[in-house]
Amino acid sequence: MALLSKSCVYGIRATILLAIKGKGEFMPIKDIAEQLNLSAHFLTKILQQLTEEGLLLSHRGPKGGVKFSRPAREIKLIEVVGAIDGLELFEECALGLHGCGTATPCPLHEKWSVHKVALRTLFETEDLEKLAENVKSAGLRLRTLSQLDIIEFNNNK
Amino acid sequence: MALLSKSCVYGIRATILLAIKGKGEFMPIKDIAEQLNLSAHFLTKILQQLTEEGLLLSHRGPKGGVKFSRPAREIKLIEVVGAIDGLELFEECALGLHGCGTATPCPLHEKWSVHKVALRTLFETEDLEKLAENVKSAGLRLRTLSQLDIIEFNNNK
DNA sequence: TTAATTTAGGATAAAGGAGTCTTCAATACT
DNA sequence: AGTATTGAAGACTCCTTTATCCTAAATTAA
Repeated sequence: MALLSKSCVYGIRATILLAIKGKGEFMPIKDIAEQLNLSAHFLTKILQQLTEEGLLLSHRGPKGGVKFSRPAREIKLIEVVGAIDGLELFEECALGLHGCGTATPCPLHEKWSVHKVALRTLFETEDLEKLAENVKSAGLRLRTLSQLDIIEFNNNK
Repeated sequence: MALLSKSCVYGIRATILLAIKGKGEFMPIKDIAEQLNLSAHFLTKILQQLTEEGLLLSHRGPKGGVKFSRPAREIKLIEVVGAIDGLELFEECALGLHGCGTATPCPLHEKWSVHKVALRTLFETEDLEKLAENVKSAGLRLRTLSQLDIIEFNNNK
């Protein structure tokens, strides 16, 4: 099991790229998909969820695409995750026991709660602008590809 | 997304129950399944994985069932998770980027690494005997059911 | 107005997760 | 020997995830 679904990590990668390259303009999903080496059709469906949640604005036709509805600085990672995967990860019992809590805890409740809060805080603290700056300043990665490809990507970012 | 698959949480609940009630004897999977309100067939498949991994011993026929191959104290939660879900959760990049690491990190690498290690340590530290003791001493839950059902379960544990 | 561009939305399909059911093999007990 | 019990193993179903592809609708620009 992964922490996040594929759709979710695609959504995160796409929004970070948008924060890096968007510059307030609508950016075509096809361009985002190409730069991240993802299926444009699939990414379109994922970003539609972010549009429906109000994180993105979309515009059809030439000069169309998607852009943030608010400054990237104000969009926290947890909003992207919540729109795609939901908040179950940050809210539910590790043993999947409905109703687990301080009143009727599962045997892992106390320990897992601590990590759950810490994890939630991480996702509530990181925003898309900050992550974009990380990528820009340190040349960090957004793609799974060969080393050469990473270099090429960093050069024309 | 949940932290662990359903199979995995069923496996964890079952092994904790086994640690509570097993007493060194083979315990029929059907009994475990009934007490946890799970499908016996499905639980059989899950526990087979633990048998294949060497965590459990199984025995067919009357007086058969499953029991631990080692003292429950020595079986860490991460072994159960590893046998069912694999260790991806404790090893992989949060953004699903293959090869993410200190050399070629993703924008979340530094932060997620810390949590990943902490989470791994939790699962490496908790053992089945300890979790069983938690349940026994504090009357904690292993089932998702009505309040009445919880009481009934605790009374004849 | 026409053509090109771009998101929206639906149909379809492959793969895996979750769960059920049936049969087979091993074992204990009479 | 025969029977009941129990895990092992496979077939099968249902649902969700992860896609792919096609068409429709909106929009821009010539």
